[in-house]
Amino acid sequence: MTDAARAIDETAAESESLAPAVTRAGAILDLLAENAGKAAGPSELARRLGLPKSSIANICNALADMGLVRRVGTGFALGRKLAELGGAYLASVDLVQEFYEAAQLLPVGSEETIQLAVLDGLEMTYLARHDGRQPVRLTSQIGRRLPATVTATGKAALSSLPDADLDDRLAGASPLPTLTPNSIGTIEALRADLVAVRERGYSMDDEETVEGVVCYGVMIPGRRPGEGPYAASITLLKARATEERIPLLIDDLHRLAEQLSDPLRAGRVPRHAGVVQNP
Amino acid sequence: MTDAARAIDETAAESESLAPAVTRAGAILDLLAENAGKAAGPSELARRLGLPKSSIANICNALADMGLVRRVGTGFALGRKLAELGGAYLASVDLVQEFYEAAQLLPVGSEETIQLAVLDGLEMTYLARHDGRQPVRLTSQIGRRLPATVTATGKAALSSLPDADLDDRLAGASPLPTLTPNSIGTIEALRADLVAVRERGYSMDDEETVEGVVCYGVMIPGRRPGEGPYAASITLLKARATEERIPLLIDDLHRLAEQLSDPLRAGRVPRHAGVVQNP
DNA sequence: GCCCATCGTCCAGCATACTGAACGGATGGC
DNA sequence: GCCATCCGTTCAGTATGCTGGACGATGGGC
Repeated sequence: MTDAARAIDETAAESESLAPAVTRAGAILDLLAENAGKAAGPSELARRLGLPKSSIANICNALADMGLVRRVGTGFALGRKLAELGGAYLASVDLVQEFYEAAQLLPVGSEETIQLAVLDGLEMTYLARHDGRQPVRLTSQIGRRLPATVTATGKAALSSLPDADLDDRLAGASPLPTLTPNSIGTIEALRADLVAVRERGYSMDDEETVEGVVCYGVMIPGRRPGEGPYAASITLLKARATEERIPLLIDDLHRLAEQLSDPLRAGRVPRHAGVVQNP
Repeated sequence: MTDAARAIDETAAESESLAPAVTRAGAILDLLAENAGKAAGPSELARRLGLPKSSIANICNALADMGLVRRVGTGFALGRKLAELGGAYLASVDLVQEFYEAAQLLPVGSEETIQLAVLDGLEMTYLARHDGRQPVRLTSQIGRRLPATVTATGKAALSSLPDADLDDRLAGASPLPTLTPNSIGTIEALRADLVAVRERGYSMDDEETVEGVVCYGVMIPGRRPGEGPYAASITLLKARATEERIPLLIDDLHRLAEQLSDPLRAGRVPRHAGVVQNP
């Protein structure tokens, strides 16, 4: 999204907000997060958000007093308290805690990189990551967002949506964002792939996110109404994705999904291979 | 801190803020983070913060529109975007990235739980964690804060402060918070321990944070002026802390500190044991 | 089953947070 | 070395966001 488009969006959102200063503070944090690492001064923020310079300065000072942003030189960057709040959020999501425990117990998958993400619009937000013994440092950091249409987690989550919901999300989304030459770029191709995901019982990302890396994903239903579907994935270098290993990893993913869907029952009566995703 | 005391603090802070809505929004997020997992309605938040109910509702709605809080039932809880922003903050701290790379290369320590934290007042905020193969799930989650006076990271960081700075932080801090019967509880005992840390070159937490768990810590200097001192620690069950193993872990900690203090030089000319912390 | 307490939401008036312009300082180009 | 430019900060006036009270809905307690 361009800065101009964002400015319009923010203005529109602000006109409806009953606490504009808070909405603006959020826009500032978003902007700082995009250019993370680089500090931005009040003038630059004001220009890019299309807001008065003084107001930005006042809000930034308030944010700095609370530690949500930190002063670096004369500008502002994201602050330490965001790590605290982000950690508190992740700790409040039961799925995240259970994911960490369940992932390291998987017989085969625990050696690989396993991730948990949640669908939000047409993007996946990554909430947790189990690091296997394989050094795949290419994986997403926690909190990062990636297009749902090119990731294994995203396609697993999208495949579980009712048709009407999927149509709403895809409306006006063309062309789809692509990260590699293999990325699915059209809605038609995506729909065909989602059908395959439902039949197969798991999703695939064959070098659609990063070249040389493949992922397999399964859907995990949300536990509260309104909670978007979650998904878990296993990431590995394509060279390691042998025909012997893949079925074992898929089995582990299904086991993980079952445990996270209903931890009590799955914990007492563990099942094994052949579990289907949508009975 | 009691709710009443917090309310007074917030009021005082707010009286000086030029963007009170933002300061209040931060107070709301803090409160939700303390009772993470539990949703709170506008009335409860208003009561505990000593602020008008309507204002709280307006701010919460603005926060919810941005995803910083989520509506659960009719109340509010921490939102998904906090994970996004927290991850972006952590990604912007170079030390965090280098810590992950350096920790997994330590010859002995990489098998244990290693953590990176930063001093903030008299508390340590945990920024990164390397999970070894030992299942010590007792360790702090990222973003969590613990008293500096009872943790290995905290005592390592405090030991590096100039006397005047330390005095300022300790002013009015008595009695010190304690987590176990072993926790240091008095400022005198703390000062004595910090002297020992400086002589030894590393800090110890012998069941002061969690019973049955010991930690060793070293200080890592900040890179920018005003950045509080950082510290790294190795955590392990007391049963594993044998007299043979401890020196190896201390060596690894010193190596880690050296690499993170000056990554370029340390990377080219790696040294080994016997490195002192404050040359 | 009734009632009361408590909740979340809505609305109009007032105090106040936001705005726009002016100021002093720092920076880079000529 | 000078000037022009941009920055961050300050300040007073005014539009506007905040407040307190009232409303309807909800859910325990007796």
